[in-house]
Amino acid sequence: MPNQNTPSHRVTSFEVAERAGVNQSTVSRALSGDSSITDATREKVRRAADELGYRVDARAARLRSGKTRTLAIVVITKPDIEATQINPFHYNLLGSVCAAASEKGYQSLVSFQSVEEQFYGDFVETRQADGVILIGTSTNDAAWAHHRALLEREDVASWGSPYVDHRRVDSDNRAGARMAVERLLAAGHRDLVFIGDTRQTQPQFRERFASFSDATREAGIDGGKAIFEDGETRGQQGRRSARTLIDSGRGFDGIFCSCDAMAFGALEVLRESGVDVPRDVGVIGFDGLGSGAHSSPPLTTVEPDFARAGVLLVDTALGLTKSGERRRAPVRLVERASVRTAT
Amino acid sequence: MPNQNTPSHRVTSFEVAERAGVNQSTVSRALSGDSSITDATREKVRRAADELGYRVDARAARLRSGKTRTLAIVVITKPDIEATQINPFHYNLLGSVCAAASEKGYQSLVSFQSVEEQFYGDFVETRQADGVILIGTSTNDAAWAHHRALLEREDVASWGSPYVDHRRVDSDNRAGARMAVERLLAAGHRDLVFIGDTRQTQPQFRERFASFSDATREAGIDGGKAIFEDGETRGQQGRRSARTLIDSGRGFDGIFCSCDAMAFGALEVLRESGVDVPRDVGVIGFDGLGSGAHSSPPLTTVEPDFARAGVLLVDTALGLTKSGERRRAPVRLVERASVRTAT
DNA sequence: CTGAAAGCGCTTACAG
DNA sequence: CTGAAAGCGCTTACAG
Repeated sequence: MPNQNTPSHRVTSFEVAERAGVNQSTVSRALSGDSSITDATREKVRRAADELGYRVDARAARLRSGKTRTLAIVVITKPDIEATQINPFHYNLLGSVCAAASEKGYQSLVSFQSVEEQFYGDFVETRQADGVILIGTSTNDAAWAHHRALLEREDVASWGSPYVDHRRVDSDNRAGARMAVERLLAAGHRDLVFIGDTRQTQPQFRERFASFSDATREAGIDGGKAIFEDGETRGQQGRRSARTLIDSGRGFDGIFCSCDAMAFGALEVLRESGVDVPRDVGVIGFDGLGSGAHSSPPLTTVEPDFARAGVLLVDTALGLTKSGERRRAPVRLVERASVRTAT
Repeated sequence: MPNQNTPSHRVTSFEVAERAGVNQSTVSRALSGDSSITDATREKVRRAADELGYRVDARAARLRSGKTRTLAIVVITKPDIEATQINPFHYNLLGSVCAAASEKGYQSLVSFQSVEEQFYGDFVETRQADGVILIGTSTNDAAWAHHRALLEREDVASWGSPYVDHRRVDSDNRAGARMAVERLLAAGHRDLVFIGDTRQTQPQFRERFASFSDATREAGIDGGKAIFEDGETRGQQGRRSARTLIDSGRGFDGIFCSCDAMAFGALEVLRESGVDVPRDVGVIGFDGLGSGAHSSPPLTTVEPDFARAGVLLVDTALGLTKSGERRRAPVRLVERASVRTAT
């Protein structure tokens, strides 16, 4: 049972050394697992440390060793929103990154950044981390602009960045869009529409649209232009886009949404307009949000392999990836109820 | 423009001192904002630092100053689940805690812990943090058991812990349950049922049930016993509980669910059983999950003030709360569509 | 296999 | 207002 000593006094390795009858450097070696230390000595040191309630001071150890064993994770959010309004996708990614970092023996220093005063990315320079990972909404231009220089660095990885292509990690957007189109075709749908934000700054959505266009063209179908109406939230964008689509008079029986959050909004408008999903129209989203299981109807979606995404992000920030390695998390189709059974 | 010098060389405060023509201690004071330094000196030092691309080494600064300015946040999850399966409530809380910590000038060291090998709470002992905050699922007994001793400490705060009452932060469960009952009554419902996990280890759900019972009794209604069936996930528990309720033959026209995740499951079963929500039965959840906006029907729920919850957790871990202060985040009713308009 | 010494890069009394 | 010195608590060559 650890003896806590005087609570106000921090016991150092010198005191452990004294009690164990060894040199302070031996304490350090014994406790850090140095293989040159004999079992007997290590045991003696361990006991002394336990009795004194000694723990290595991580700050001192890291200063001396020059390592941090920490990864900084920056989650970019929109200004003025509550934690409940953050797209669950970013939380899922955050969880996956923390898990992957932990798996590699790294700690995660997390910060949510939305406004100027919070923008901070100098974790490596100030020796707080060995690398930084940027994730979050691609709609906060100021935040990404602030971190733009960072994105070029070898010890930085990002997801959702509107810039840079070579160090950006992402879902396999092309494969995902193709899966969606194929699933819609299999259900007998032919008039397919893409709803999503393909503005210049959104590489991932542009990739999804490009692949959607390719896949429809190959099937002898005209997928047409992407439908998108701006709005405060992805949900509102989905609602407005679906409304525009309906009002346009353009015939459609299948929708591929660039992300689940927009799909939820679209689903609402479709229902309000008396369109039966999946009978009249099939809808497929992208992101694999867990809440899609409870939407009305439950949303069929393209889900990235989050665990793999976390590993890709961590490996990239740590410089562990082979050059030329593809930074795309594989995707799979999660079948729920927004597309009718294949005919 | 910062001159990066030789990339492999880390520039120290000594070099900045030399270039600025001052003592190294003056560099430290100037850069840390010490008020005794004149503006002219500070400016001179700043310029030299910028030119050399100098940044203070946080490890050294913290070691010397004895501070960490860091809070450790432990998120307890269930073993063997993906990041997408974690209850969004915990993510929302995590985001709120990080925001509150940042607001107070603290960094957040985050770890997700689900299995034995990951259990670690010695952040203060190893001088990695000034306090620790434990949140996450209350269903991982092994994790909470491991951290049990921690929970008694002054520098530790928790949410969702099955143990200890005095330092546990939580929603104002009693007020929330009362709001739910009153809303159900206002819609004209009289046969109210509580669905939720009231087993010994879940203080928050027991509080919600106790208050539900009080409020129904005061209204001259017999709220009866809590309905609960176990299951792998909250969603499955909600499904099974709703099924049991229906099969029991007990008449009901209003349901208060102990958490949104269970309410989603219940909603599904109700729909499958041809029960119309909100016409035949009103349903209210607890937690304020954002995805409730897309459920079928959208879920009326009791939402805690997340921002306040984050502040309470941080203040508690930092010892900033006045003794005797109530650690309950205020709640409000988010009106959606699972309860009909008040009559 | 272990000891003695140096030093990581800062902050902070202590002087003046 | 600034300088000179000490020292936070470790890790790691360098010896033997």
